[in-house]
Amino acid sequence: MHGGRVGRIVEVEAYGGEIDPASHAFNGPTARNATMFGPPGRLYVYFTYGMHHCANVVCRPTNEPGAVLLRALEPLRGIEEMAAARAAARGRPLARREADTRLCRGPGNLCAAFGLDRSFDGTDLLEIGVLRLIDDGTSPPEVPLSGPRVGLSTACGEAVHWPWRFAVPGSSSLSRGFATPPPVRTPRCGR
DNA sequence: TTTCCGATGTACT
DNA sequence: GTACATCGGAAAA
Repeated sequence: MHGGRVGRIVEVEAYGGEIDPASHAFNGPTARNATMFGPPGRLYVYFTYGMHHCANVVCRPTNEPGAVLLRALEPLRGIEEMAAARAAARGRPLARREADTRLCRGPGNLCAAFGLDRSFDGTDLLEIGVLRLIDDGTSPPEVPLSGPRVGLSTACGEAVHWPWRFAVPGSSSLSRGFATPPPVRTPRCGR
């Protein structure tokens, strides 16, 4: 929870440590990825492509790097704030259809909607603060959508194919590839 | 509709 | 210098 903004996690990707060539932790600790080597329950935020932030939840014990990239949230509360933050990050208004379910679709958009940047790196998500991760009792899907992770370079070798991307089937807020296309408008003549 | 490509800062070779 | 856990507008079809 942050600034009145609330969203349900509906899509993630898993990143490991020494065993995962796609992980920032693969080559050992640096100033940038230090949070990944710390205790679990903290937020690892990094900056990429010169303009986007991505947020992860560290989920392995100290010195055993492993994190889950937050790829999409279903907005629940604070929609207006999310839209305003997205627009501010971009420097101009959002397109109308970007509002609502697409506000937190994709890791970069998710961070923009919540105003997450490097200053949030290391935030303890289990303590009461401006940003929290809570279990509201919603059951995870029995069989999640899964597939290869997005945007990895071929230099990652076989890891490119590992199905470490997971999502809630049918959610209207999923990102590229998993996104449910808008309802088909079937023109019916007559009737 | 799908594909392509530019923007842009930081980490790393 | 090059690559990058991305995004969205423009071009192509």
